[in-house]
Amino acid sequence: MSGTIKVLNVAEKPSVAKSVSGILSRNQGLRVRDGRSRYNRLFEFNYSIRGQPCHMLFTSVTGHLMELEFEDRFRKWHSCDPLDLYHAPVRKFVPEDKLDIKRTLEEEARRCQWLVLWLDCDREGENIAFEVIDVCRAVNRHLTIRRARFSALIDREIHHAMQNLIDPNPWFSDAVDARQANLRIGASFTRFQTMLLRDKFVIDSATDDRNLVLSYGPCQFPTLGFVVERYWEVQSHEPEEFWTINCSHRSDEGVATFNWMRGHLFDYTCAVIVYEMCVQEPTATVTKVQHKEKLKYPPYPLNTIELEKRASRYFRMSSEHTMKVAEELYQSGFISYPRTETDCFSSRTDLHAIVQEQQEHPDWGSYAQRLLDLETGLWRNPGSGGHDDKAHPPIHPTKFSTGEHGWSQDHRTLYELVVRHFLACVSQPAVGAETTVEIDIAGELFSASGRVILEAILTRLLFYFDQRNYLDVYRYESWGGSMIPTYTVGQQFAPTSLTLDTGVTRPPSLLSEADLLSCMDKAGIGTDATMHDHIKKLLDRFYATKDSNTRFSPTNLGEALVMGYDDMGYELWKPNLRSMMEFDMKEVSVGNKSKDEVLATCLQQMKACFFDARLNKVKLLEAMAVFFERSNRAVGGDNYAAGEVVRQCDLCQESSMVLKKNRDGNFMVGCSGFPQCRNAIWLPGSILEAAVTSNICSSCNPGPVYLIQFKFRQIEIPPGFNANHLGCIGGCDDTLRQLIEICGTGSRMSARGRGPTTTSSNGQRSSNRHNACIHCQQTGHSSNDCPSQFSRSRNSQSHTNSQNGEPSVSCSTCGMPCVLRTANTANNRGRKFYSCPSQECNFFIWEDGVSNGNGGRSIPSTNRSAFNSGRRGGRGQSGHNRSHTADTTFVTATGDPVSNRCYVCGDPSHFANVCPNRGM
DNA sequence: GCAAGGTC
Repeated sequence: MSGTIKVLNVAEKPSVAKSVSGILSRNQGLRVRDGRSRYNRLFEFNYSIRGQPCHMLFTSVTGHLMELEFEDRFRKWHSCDPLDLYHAPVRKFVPEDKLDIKRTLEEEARRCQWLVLWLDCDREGENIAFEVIDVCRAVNRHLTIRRARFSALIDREIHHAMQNLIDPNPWFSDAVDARQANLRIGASFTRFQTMLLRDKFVIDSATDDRNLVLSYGPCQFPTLGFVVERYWEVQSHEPEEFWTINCSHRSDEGVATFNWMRGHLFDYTCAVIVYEMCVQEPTATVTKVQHKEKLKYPPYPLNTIELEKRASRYFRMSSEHTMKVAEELYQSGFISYPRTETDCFSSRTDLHAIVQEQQEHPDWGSYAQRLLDLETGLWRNPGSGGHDDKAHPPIHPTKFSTGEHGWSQDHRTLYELVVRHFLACVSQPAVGAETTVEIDIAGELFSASGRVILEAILTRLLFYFDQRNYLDVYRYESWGGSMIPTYTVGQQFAPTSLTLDTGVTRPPSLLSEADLLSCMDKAGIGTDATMHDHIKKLLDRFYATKDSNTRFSPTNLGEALVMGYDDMGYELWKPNLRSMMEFDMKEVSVGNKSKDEVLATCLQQMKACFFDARLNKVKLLEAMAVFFERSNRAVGGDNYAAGEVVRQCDLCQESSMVLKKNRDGNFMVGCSGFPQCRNAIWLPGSILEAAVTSNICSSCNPGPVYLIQFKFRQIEIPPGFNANHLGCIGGCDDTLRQLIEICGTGSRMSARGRGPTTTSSNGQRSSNRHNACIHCQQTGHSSNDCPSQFSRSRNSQSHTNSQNGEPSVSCSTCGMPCVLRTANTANNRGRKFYSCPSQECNFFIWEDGVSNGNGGRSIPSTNRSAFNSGRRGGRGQSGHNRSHTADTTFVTATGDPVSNRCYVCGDPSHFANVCPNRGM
């Protein structure tokens, strides 16, 4: 065909490709063939765009064509520090199950001159459009690329869109790309909290704790937050007793219950006084009778959230199940597209035709007929809920059915809801007459409301009042209220009962599924298509449970996580983060901000937040400890999770240098890129505690280099050094350098649990790991090096300072002042001793031993690591075994790389910090 | 093994 151009058209889903092809071709000469993907068929027809003859190929994708993932090096949980995920490279790729669609697009794009994008006209649709563009342009660089803008699948709109093609909008697409922050935030927090907590506690859940994933996400966590917050409100509610006066009156016409217009009083004495007044003068006088018309309006047209809420409320169906059933009804053509925000019908929708289809139904057919009969006056154009996603109409029936073979009860129930809801929408509101009666008893006012049977009103106003209208078809709702007898102003009667009743204030209810959906909708958490997924995720992750009444409670796990972050002072479990992101995405979509700018700001903030949360991880641990027993499972490989970033690695320039504590309690700062990068700084073995702070060193470059708060074992550092030290590993810190030189470092050998290895100057190693010390019975050091002896010989003065004649004794392990206690054992009853108040240290020393100058010692303990691990690397005993460090690049405390030999004496068997020749 | 968002 000369002069004919080939146009490839792509829709977001197969149904749209089919509809648009049908409309454009007017079903003339429409040919259908299969593509490589079984769901996405191809339609072919001829069409003319502004006089240009075109051969049209129409196919579809199924939502997003591409997914986002980290590059290989960052995908494994232990491959990097989670903090690295804030800047780790990510890639977009077409997953396995979408490759068939991609191949079809490539094949067809090669043969075409034009590409016309018919994706949904929202931000996601625009983003998918650019995914399609990427795939097609890669195989055909000369494609002319255009966008069709349409908001409904009706002839006029579709032809108009085809004749008025526009350019794709990169801002819309960019706004969606900015969402990659979710992956980074989600993955970093998920890895962090999973690796931090999973193995440390016995988390009682239906799954094996070892496989548990404690996920975090900007949507799922605030959803959990709503559940926990309400639960806390319920928990913290303190019932308060109140008193109220109730009055009832029975007549021939029935019973009226009058409520005290004061409501209730919390003061019993006051209530009794008022009640006594009423009882003493109990005649009731009617002071006011008011008849009012009351309208009850039908609901707005149905969108996804309303469908989910109503199915939950009326049938206790979960939102996730509702969407599954709705999807099936949609797939088989009985209802319209179920994922829509729209709750108003377009003026172009033929509402009558939809009603007509339902006329034959045995249950609601007669109502449909009444609606179409203009004389009944039942018809009313539907109201608007004010939402329009410009892509889909409200959910409505698209095909008549009295129930199909293969439908479950839930299919019937949901189809019925969609039909009845639609019929209700196009109906008049229910109209009723409500009467309010007020009475006076001894000066106190009471009132009753309800509908009255009043001859005169019935005769005069029957035409207007008490018409059920839409309630006749919408059987899920009713009028409520009761009938009350007729009263006239001035009438007097004696109450049938007049009682002083007590009650207590009640807490709010736990959130129902409908409540939860409302909270999410209001806060902008998730979309109509994903909200049910976030709710389901809470259940799948064992963060929350749902009772038979569809009420949600947090599990211990869910509550502990929220509590942990709450204790940190972060609102990570509140919807603010998501709202901020949504705001920024809007800014990108209108061109006020660039994607890169928004991403950079968001990630910078969240990275700082993550960094801070990790510094405060103890809050999470404490919160977990409230609910769960500590686990004795070996904690393996979570050092990265618990590790804290000190600076960027200056060796590989890619990963972070992280403060780590090995199983023996020794600290080091190592590259998170290990084993690819082996940059490491070994810290003094005398460190009891170390934590990275948010303070940044003002002199070390390249920055930032975060300062570390060290706490040394006083006993293991020379006099004149402070046990508490805010240090820098960037090279500026002389104190730290001196301590490393004097005390040595935590050895790698001991980190592997082999016990300390000493390296002599001639390079021969000797191990003392099997020999128990004669002083303290501990292994890990020789008797000559026993810290208890060390303590006595060197620190007796500084640790037993006399104050006011009373000796003060410090713990040899942690340095804290000891408490004087009295022994009560058979051998030593009445004998005084000092012991460390910390339960971590088992240090004790007899009082008479102090005055004798005898050093303290720790009580031998098999499960306490403070003693064993604390000593192993201490005081320059340990060295580095060459055979294990040949592939390791060491750096000194200054951060400078060290060659694999001692720079003092040149001996390759040890490093300068343990050099026996130092100072010679 | 991590998110949220499309859709089948």
